[in-house]
Amino acid sequence: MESHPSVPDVSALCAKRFSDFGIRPTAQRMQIASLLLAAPQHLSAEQILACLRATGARVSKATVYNTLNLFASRGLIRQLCVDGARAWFDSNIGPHYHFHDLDSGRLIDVPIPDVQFSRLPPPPPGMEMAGIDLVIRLRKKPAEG
Amino acid sequence: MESHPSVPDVSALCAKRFSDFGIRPTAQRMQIASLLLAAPQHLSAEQILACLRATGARVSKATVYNTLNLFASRGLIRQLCVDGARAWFDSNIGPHYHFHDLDSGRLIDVPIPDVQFSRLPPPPPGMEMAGIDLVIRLRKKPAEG
DNA sequence: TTCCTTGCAAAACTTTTGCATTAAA
DNA sequence: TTTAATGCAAAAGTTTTGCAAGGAA
Repeated sequence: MESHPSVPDVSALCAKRFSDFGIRPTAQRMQIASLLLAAPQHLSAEQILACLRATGARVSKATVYNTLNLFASRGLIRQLCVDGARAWFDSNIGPHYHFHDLDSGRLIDVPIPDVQFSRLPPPPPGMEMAGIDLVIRLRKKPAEG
Repeated sequence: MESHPSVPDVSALCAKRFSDFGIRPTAQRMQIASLLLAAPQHLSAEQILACLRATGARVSKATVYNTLNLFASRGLIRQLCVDGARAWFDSNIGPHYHFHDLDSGRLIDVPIPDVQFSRLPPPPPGMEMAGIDLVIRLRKKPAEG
């Protein structure tokens, strides 16, 4: 039995990820992962809670937070810090950077090949780079005159 | 009357900055600015409140937050978002990037010339770059074996 | 049974706000 | 005198936690 090409089997993907990352599958975890992994996207905890409740799912706020923290700590998703207001959870765990639209708050992925460094500072002695977070802030271009 | 070279007159600097940025000087604002502008550094609102109170200053938490927001909105300081826990205020308003020590939480400035981009993505149509935030995460280098 | 997960409510924490008081222009 | 800034307490918003109940192995 095959799924429609435009509706890939997210459940199967989630199940595989759970086993890959050593995460015990439960109904709530499947629902949260299915929502996030349906596409590369950036969602807040509150958005996830609202989406799930809108579809009739029975899930608590505490479970959403606990689950997102679990996913992030295992590497299933990535937690972003782009504004001080709240955390964003990124279902794209491959390396990439972000545009941040200051007007709308929207995040847009920037693929790795679009950014090249010709120079980076050496880490301080005894330390090593654990990652690079790059956020390019965007605003509306003013009308020409 | 000259100040000692290793103890520059921070008060005079603050007064000049206030007039440059159109900020009305008050006792609390001077105290907060003097603390921040004494050196290039990264402080949280809570740290600033604690420092001021430790020196006997009479200042409220609300005033610290209001003042930091005022300073940041006028460009006297810069607000950073490196971890989701709290905001950091940077007295270095010149362009630069940051190392973030994941073990200690400490921030270290990275001067502009230490980072060079040989490629950056074009902003989406109708938008322009408003700034680039780069955070290089650091961890302790594991012992060699 | 045993261990883990969930839900609820409460707590913790950072930041903002309303309002009376105080200080600055 | 007129306007703006401060302090306090309370509120708001996000995230975490304690604990009893429910579910999986």
